[in-house]
Amino acid sequence: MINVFLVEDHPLVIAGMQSMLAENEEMNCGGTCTTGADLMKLLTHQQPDIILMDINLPDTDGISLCKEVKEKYPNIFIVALTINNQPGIIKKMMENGASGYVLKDAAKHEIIDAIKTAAKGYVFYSHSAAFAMRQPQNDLPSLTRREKEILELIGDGLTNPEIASKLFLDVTTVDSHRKNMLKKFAVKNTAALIKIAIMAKLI
Amino acid sequence: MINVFLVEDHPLVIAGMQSMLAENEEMNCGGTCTTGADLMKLLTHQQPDIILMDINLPDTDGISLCKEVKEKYPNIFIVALTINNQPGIIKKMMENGASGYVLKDAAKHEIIDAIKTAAKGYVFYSHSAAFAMRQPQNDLPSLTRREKEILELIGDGLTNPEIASKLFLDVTTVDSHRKNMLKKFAVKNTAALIKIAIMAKLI
DNA sequence: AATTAATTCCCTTAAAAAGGGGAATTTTTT
DNA sequence: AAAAAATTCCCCTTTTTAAGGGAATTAATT
Repeated sequence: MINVFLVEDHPLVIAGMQSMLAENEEMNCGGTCTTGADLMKLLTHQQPDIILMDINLPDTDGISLCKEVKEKYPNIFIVALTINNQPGIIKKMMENGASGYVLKDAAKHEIIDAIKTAAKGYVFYSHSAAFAMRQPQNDLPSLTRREKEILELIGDGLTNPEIASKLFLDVTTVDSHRKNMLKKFAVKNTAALIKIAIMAKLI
Repeated sequence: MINVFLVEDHPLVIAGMQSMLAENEEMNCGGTCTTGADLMKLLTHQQPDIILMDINLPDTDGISLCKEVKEKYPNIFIVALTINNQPGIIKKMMENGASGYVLKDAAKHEIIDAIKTAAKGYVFYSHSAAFAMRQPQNDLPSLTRREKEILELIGDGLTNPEIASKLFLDVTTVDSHRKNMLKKFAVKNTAALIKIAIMAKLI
């Protein structure tokens, strides 16, 4: 019998998980909590085999919680359950000791499989998580301080001349930075640049 | 007995909803489907009292699905269930005939209350939805179908001539749409337009 | 101390966008 | 059926970007 703890703040998802676990005779839900702090308290009293953990929690993020749990209880296996399918986040969870990554759009059997696999000490990725990881992770170039400053002003709708006068720079300087960013991100105009930067939360 | 249909593509949320409904003697789940097309097909055979509908569906969006259902089956009450807490979306759902709006982080009883209230013909907002609605909503202009199409291509880095040839339009037409959007959103260039559109999740 | 990265400024030319109009046709809504 | 909205195309001019170079001066890192 695999003992599973849930860490999840959405009642609906909790209900879903509990009903999934209840259907399965090989596992049971030994505890549920909605915050990282609650989990750490619960763990002082008893330790499950598996923790099914949402990455977006009210008081902390899955990455640091995962790290904390694994440091104190290395024998507990952690399966991340989340809507977040960014390769970067998945990678970080695994680097911090998670044994599995399942997106919330996964099928029932995938979640069950993840728990079973992780309980044996293996690492499990759901189809969609594996797919997200396979995507070429355009390790996006980072922006320098000046570039970020200028890109933010570009996003605010300022033109090169306006930015130049605002930052007490020559127009050609601003233009240089702009063109440099276009090259860095391999895009051909500002619109695409802004989109990428916002998507990647660079600005 | 309130008969409820579910339209939801996440198995986990389906399981959660079903277990919630099963716990309650006053309601039962008469059907579950994962796409808008499936729902419309199902409705030709039987009509529930309530449809609990996710807004993010694989084949359509909740707003148009809601509209379509209410046009054909005005007696069915629709409750939107979603992680999306943008006032604009909530408003649009209600304008298209929804009777309730519940965020997925809502408590169990809120979801039950929403169904009961909607079944009586009243309108129900979950706490978090009501809170989202209270926030000052900078009523952003909405994009037309064509505008959205063009703005997406702009965001992908295409120029007016490129967009024109892709959509078999004249360059001046694309330019008209672009300038129209600049006017609508009161911005002076494409960079600012893209930023606003992405922030408002219009593209 | 030496190398790399960042920041700054400069040149030219072509392409694209912005700003200012207007107008006809189709769709959709009332 | 009428009004409103969306889509389409056209004119013009000016400003801004993009694309191709190059180069000097400051930080920052090794």
